[in-house]
Amino acid sequence: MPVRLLVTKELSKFLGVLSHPHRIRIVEALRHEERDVNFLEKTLEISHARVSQHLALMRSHRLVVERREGRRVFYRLVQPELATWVAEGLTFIERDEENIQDMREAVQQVKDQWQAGEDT
Amino acid sequence: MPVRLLVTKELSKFLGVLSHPHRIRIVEALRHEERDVNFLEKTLEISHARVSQHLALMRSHRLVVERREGRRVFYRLVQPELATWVAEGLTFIERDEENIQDMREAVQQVKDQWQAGEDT
DNA sequence: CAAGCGCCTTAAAACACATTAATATATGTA
DNA sequence: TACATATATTAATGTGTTTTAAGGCGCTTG
Repeated sequence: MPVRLLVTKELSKFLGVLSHPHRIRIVEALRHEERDVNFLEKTLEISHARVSQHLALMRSHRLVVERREGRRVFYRLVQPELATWVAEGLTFIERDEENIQDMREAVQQVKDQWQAGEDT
Repeated sequence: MPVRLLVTKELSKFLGVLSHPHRIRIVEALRHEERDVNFLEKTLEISHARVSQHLALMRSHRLVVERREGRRVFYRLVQPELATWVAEGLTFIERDEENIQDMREAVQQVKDQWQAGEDT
């Protein structure tokens, strides 16, 4: 049955799009409202070329859509539930026996922040 | 706050581990029961060397744990809910306006299979 | 100790990343 | 209109990482 292979492959590409710190932070930044490239550039502290490249990738996989307004371009999540799903993924990270406790606390903290309404 | 950056980075690595068709299929294969390397080799139709390499990566990120039994090594998911979470991720794949309908059906089909009890 | 099973190392190919520069698009102004 | 500026995208390039395939190693059991 090639269907499941096809779907599995798509899924792996989708996960690949999310497997980058900047792109995760973009999902985070867009979880409640649309943002323009400039905002993301300042939030992530990276060049707008890089922001734009990340967004292009996310756009090509239909994670985000754009809306032009004058000279600015705003982006939003196609499916805002994506942010929730990603936050739930934090459940599964647990590494380095050493600082596992710190990590666990940090994860919980970030998870709470994501799911609460605050923007940082 | 470096905590969120740290967590974001960990999360991106975790997603990176999952962003490979074979590794997704390993998660799928282990979603209900433990399996040995030989089983996975036959299911995925790849060399056991590669299965082993994938498992090593997944092991190092604590997605799976091993259990030796004689000359065989069985693997299982550390957190079986991982499989459910991954299956939920299928919600977000939707590409290529062209065959979007086919894809949607295929996704639904695979999603149902994953969440039902059957093994294929 | 021989066979089966899984792991590890190595090297080449493929891919992703970051940087810089070039191009496009919209706005403001002389 | 022409020119300059602000914003964003795309292209080009060099670098680093991941994936893959191949071969050998080591443990376990019969």
